[in-house]
Amino acid sequence: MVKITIQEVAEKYDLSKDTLRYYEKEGLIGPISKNKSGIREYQEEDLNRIEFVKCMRSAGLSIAVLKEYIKLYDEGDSTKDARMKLLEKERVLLKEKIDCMEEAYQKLNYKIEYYKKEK
Amino acid sequence: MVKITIQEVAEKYDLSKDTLRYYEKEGLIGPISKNKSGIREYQEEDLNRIEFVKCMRSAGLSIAVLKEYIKLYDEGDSTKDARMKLLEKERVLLKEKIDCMEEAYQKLNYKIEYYKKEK
DNA sequence: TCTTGACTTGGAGTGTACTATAAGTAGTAT
DNA sequence: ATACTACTTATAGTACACTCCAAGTCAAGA
Repeated sequence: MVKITIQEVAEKYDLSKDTLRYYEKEGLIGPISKNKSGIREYQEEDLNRIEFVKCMRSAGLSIAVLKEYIKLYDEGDSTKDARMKLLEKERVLLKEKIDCMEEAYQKLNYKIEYYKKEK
Repeated sequence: MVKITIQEVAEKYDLSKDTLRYYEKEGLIGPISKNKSGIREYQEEDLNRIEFVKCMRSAGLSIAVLKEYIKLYDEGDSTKDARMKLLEKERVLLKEKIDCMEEAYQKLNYKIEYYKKEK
């Protein structure tokens, strides 16, 4: 069983140690097991969760939503339907955001092209 | 020359009146002309700017960046190159964000499909 | 043994972007 | 004239997501 320090996790996922502790406090990850000195030892399964949270956070899903999802997850199989509904809702929001950003991207392209042609 | 009230602009672009005044104070739009009672009268050209700002803001460009762009714009033709460079930089950042969100979108899709199949 | 460095906690502080409040004015309806 | 509504300003407050700080612990190396 591989154990990884907070430092290593922070480097691996480009998150600060403070952020990792913050996510844990908020219940987005963990609870992470600790050694006899009280130092965190991240396990393989923790890393999957961290990767998921990081990906969703950088896509703009809020801490609150992720917290809710993980709460449901920890409550067991009976919440599968609620979890799916939550994800579907977030998917719609995410799609809207992506569309909005694509639109801005096209506008930026257009403006940049205009500047280039003018030269 | 058409004149539009802040109320109408707010409704048209789904921005609060406070936000419109805030953007103006920050120099992202305007300065908006006022009637003898001191009330804002938005003109056609103001609306184009508002639409641009709204689009870029909802795509995640910061107030600071937009402020800088508009400052350069107001300084005249000599800043065209700087403006283009600024937009190109933001375009790269925006592309990265879109890619990141697409990735999250795929992950969400995958998870949702998993829940659906399980049923 | 002493120092160094990385860790721990709880709580305070920060940046960004609004958003709300208070106090006042101006124009319209009764 | 009075009430109502929408506007104005300046400034304070809020939400979110970190980010930093102080004070202390622990293990390893000189």
